[in-house]
Amino acid sequence: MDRTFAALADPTRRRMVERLMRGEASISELAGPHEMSMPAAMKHVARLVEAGLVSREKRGRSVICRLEPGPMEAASRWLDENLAAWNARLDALDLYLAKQKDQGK
Amino acid sequence: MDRTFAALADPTRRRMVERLMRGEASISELAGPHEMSMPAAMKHVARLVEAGLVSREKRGRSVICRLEPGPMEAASRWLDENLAAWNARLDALDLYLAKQKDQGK
DNA sequence: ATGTTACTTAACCGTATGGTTAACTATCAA
DNA sequence: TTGATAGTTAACCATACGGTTAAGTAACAT
Repeated sequence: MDRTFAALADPTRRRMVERLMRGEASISELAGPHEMSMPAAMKHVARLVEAGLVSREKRGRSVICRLEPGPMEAASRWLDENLAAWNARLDALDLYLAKQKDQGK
Repeated sequence: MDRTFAALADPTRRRMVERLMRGEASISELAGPHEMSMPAAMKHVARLVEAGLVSREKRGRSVICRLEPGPMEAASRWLDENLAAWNARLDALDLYLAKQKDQGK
C-alpha cells in the first residue's frame, strides 16, 4: 500500500496512469506529453511497476505497459472503508446529540 | 492531490488517520502506539495538516487533531472514476470481441 | 553494413523524507 | 516556586526522489 500511494503521489505518474486507462502504451508514448527524457520516464514506469500498478511486456524494440487495477482497487477500498467508518461515527454522534437534546425537554 | 497521496504513503501516518477516524486525538496520543519521539510524531502530523487531511486546535497544553475528510474523498473519487473508466473500456472491448466472433460464423 | 529508433544503464546533482538528540517554551498541579 | 507534562524548534544524519547527461544495447529499415 505504501508503494501504491507513493506511486500515485507524483502528477506525472498519475497522468501516465490516466493514459494507460485508455489502453496499452509504450514507454516513449507515456513520456511523450511530458517533455521529459527517456531515463526519467523509465524511472517513473519502474516505480509504477514496483507498486504493481503496471505490468511491462517487451514487444519488438518497444516495451508496452498495461494497467493492473489490483493495487488501485485496494487503495480505493482502504479510503472507502475508512471514510464509511468516519461517517458512521458522525451519524452516531448526531443521533446521540439529538437524544440528549430530546431528554433535555 | 500530490500531498494527499504522499501523506497516505507512510504506514505510520495511515495508522494515525485510522486512529483519527475514531475521534479526536492529541499528538502524543497519536504518537503513543508507534514508539516514536515527539518530534517524529510532530513531523507526521505536520505533513497530514499540509495535505489538508487533519486540522489542529490548541487546547490547554495539548494539541488536538481532527480528521478532515475532503482530500481523502477527492482521492477516492479520482481512483473510482479512473477504475470505472478502465472497466468501461474493458467491457467495450469484450463487446467488440464478441461481435467479431459472431461475424466470423 | 549503416543508420535510426527504442530502450537501458551508470554516474551524478539538488532536494525532500523520516528519523534522531538536545535545548527551549507553555501549561497545569502540588 | 518547583516540577512534571505536552509541545516546539534547531541541527544533524542517512537514504530516497526526480531529474539530468553520456554512453551503451537491441531491433528494424534501407
